[in-house]
Amino acid sequence: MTQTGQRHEEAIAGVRDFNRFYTRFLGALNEGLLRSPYSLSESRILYELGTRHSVTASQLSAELGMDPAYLSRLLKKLREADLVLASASAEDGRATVLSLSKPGREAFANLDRASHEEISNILMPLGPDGASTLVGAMQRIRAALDPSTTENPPYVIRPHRIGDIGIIISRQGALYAQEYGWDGTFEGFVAEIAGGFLKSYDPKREHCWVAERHAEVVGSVFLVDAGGGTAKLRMLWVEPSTRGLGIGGRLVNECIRFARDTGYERMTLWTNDILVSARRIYEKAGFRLVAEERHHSFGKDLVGQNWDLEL
Amino acid sequence: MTQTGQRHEEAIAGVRDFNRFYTRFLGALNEGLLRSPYSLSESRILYELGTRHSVTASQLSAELGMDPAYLSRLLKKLREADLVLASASAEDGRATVLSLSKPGREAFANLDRASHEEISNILMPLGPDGASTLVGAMQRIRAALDPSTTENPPYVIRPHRIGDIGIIISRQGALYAQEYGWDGTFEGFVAEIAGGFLKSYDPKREHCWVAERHAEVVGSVFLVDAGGGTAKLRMLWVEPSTRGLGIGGRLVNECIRFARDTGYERMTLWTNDILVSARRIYEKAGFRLVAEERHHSFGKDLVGQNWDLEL
DNA sequence: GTCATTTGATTGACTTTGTCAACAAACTAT
DNA sequence: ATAGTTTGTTGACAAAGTCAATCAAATGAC
Repeated sequence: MTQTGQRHEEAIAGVRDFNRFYTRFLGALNEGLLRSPYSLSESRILYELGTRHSVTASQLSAELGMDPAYLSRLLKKLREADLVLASASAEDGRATVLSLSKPGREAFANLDRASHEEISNILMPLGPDGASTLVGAMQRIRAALDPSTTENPPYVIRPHRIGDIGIIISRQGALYAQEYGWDGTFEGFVAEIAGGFLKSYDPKREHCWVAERHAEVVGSVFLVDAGGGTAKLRMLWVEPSTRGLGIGGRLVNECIRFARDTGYERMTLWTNDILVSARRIYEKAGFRLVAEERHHSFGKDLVGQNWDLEL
Repeated sequence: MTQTGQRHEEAIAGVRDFNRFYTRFLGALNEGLLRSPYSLSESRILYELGTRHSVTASQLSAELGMDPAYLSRLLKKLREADLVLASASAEDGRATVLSLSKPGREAFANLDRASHEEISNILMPLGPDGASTLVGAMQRIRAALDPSTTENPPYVIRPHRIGDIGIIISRQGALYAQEYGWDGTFEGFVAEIAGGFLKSYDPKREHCWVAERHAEVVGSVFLVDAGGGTAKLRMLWVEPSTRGLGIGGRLVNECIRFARDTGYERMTLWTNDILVSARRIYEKAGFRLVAEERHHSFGKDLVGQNWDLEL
């Protein structure tokens, strides 16, 4: 078998394994829900009605993947229990618009609270970090299996936290090795600079921003004081898998804004000519190329560039 | 609301969202399975019997979370269809040992193949990388929700590769912050040392070892030349979740062996008295405490220690 | 050894859940 | 106007699952 074939087989086994595991997990969760007086299907209906504004029976049936006949009977039962209100639709005489009555909303709130609490109890022992890795992993699964719903995936730009810097070093080292063949000294170079930054940066005049998506660090940039009213932008990096979302531009803009607010008069940065996508970001932000020089670093012959921006 | 409270709420919402999504996803998968002549429950029984060697009805009922009465009826049906064989248990006269007959194994193979193909079709469009991120995310979820299944998988000690150093920095920074409350300068300290090492280490006389488990870096140590025939062991670290496997001892032993082979006359290391588990490893390896001094670093008052070992 | 208790498997009697076909009323397209 | 859809409903069933009772074998206390 080919090596990719091998990996494919392992992936299939992994997914099947997870599916069996998660089937049991969801089963256990639903058992908790069964302590409520409503059946699973009824709960799902209540949930759907509780979170959407107005739905018709046919929409419900489509969205819950439920048989219309069965749904009709369940709705009848819920109407008789005064939990659900049905009114004829204005646009379509056949359709009935469904909504929750006051006691229905109460029932929904109870269900919602119970479910919320159940999940909360599961997350508690994981701690905040464990919980966010968990949720990040879930988002990644969803993004993989259902690309349509996550077309506009959110990311946040935030200040760095403990542990971020190492990730930034690792990813940059691996990335430039893979894309441009730079050797291990590049990772060392980044580590030394970033380490020096951490040890002695001035929070009022210097800063590191991190882009995070799905609980993963996917980009970063540093702004340091170069003296003489000049701020230096360093080590801009965006994970290739997230390119095209404008993360690089956002990071650079954060830098510029911070530099302006802090009172710097100009910004400067050093990069290499082969980093084309970074170059475009700098141009767009208003930077001008002011000097180039050849150098040999990280096992390659490179052309370094200095870019400036008057603030 | 507090900031952690906020994050907790978001995590809960994320998990609930994922659960709704995955319920639908699993439902869709099971529909594919329903094209087989067996019901979902029957399929689950066949699957369980097909993958395990011998099971009793009560074990099955416990593992599948199925009512014994219902299971009994399903088994009767499967026995009548000649798919399942039942024989009295040798140890327990009440229990019946279940297994698949020849046609039963065939039926299982068909089910298995169908499920395999279904997953394969889902993974295909993701490509090998997409598939392995997916499976990785699933494993992380499982590890978070079901820590018991963490068996005792082997680890390997190997030289560092590009990207490892950043991970080492990140994990150490996060770990010492969490366990001892050290501030961000510690991550910077580690980054600077590790970065300097990468930039200019002599591969013949200096080395970094990494412990890897589950394709994850879980420990590391550096050995550097301190001059005058002395080798310095630096930054020993083992991920707490893997403690007790002897990884720390293995790493230190690698260092000692390398130092001997390289012709160093003695080894030295610097650590802090609060790192008790590291201290035990050094003692066991033959190191002697030679000096202690108080210092203020990483936001804490600490007691530094020097340990020596004659080779 | 005996006797009460527990455990494994089964059965009868039942409820809940879900499916299928048929149908009327309302809508759409021509 | 009319043929064809769509929406919601009902009857008739089938499948899935539950609960209490039962029996036989095993276990534990004495």
